[in-house]
Amino acid sequence: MFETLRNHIEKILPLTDQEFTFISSLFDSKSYKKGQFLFQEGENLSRHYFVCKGLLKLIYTDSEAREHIVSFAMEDWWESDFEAFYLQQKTSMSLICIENTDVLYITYDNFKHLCRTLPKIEHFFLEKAFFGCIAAQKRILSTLTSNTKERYTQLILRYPTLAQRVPKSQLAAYLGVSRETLSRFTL
Amino acid sequence: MFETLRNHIEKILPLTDQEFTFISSLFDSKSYKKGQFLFQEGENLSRHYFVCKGLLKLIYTDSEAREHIVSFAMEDWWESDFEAFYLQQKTSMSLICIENTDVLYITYDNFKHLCRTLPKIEHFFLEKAFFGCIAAQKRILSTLTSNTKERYTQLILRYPTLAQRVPKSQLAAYLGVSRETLSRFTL
DNA sequence: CGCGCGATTGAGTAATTTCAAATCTAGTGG
DNA sequence: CCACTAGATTTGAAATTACTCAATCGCGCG
Repeated sequence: MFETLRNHIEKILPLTDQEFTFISSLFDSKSYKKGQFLFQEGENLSRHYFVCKGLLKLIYTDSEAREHIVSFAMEDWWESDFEAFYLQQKTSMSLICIENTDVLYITYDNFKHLCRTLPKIEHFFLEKAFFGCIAAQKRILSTLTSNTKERYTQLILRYPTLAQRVPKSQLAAYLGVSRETLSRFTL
Repeated sequence: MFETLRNHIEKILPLTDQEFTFISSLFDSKSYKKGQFLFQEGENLSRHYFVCKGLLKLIYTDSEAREHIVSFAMEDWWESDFEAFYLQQKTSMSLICIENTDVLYITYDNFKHLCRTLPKIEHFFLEKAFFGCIAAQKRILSTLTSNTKERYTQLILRYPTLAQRVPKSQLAAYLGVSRETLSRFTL
């Protein structure tokens, strides 16, 4: 698992063995089974997760107990409740396994420690955050410019493997429409 | 204008005079009048803008010539077509003045030069990018959980000054609904 | 076989869009 | 002070889209 993380970081930022040993010491690994929670709404222990293997969903449950999917996270993706993590607040969302999943995670304190001790790692996280902003800008744009059917086909084209690994009802919860509506489309 | 930028950066990252002089040398300032374009769809000269004074909108124009507002940018906000800037592509959006506006901007080359020469500035940009991700996560969440009227009132509550400076039809283009629909709501 | 989960289908209802027309408002020139 | 204009907003009515609720279908698995 740590080798996966190293490969991932070194695509952007070369590391010495010593540097990577230090980074590794600040992450923990954990495996979860399908259906398990990595964290749950209202908890305080916010962490930043790196998905080595498997599939997660980040969900928000509204007052009528409806589940909205803020994002999925597959292999090599980072995921967390950004606000709760970075501002050290209680989480308003939950992170749940769609498949059996192996993750590495870093706590906020360790993250800060890492950035102070090895400042160049901020270059790596900056690049990740930038791409996060790009992806978000695109997703917002697609909700503005496209109708539901177009967004559905775009999603399948963009992430064909995701569409195979996730039930359609979950794709509906991600797109913000009812599963019945999605079911009525003929691609 | 440069003093505004310095205050803004130093809220997160203290700077020596020498460091700030260097930063300043990589930014240019420019003033635009209401209605002018800072950049236009299809251009290549992507820059990252810092708004000192005024108000901008980042728009995408679809195939039917409808204008969608991806985001507004007020005083102390950073704005750009992130994808075009960071990946050095042609812009797919346009940045336009809603009011007379003073900006500072940095080119991609200068941005890279800045990060290489003064790596600690990446800490500043990382924090900005993180907050950008948080804001995007929240906006996506609001489209998933709330109906149009709720999102409209949330927008006004969150940015009361914006709602006064921008015509309602533009708020509609930001929320992704028609101006007629917005007009039918009684707050 | 029968259960459980997911997907589909039908019918009625609600929200939003579209198009067209009317109204409002601030600024300008006579 | 008034008429005029451009931009913004509002209103009405029909058409479209999506939602909700309920029933049904399909399939893999013990």
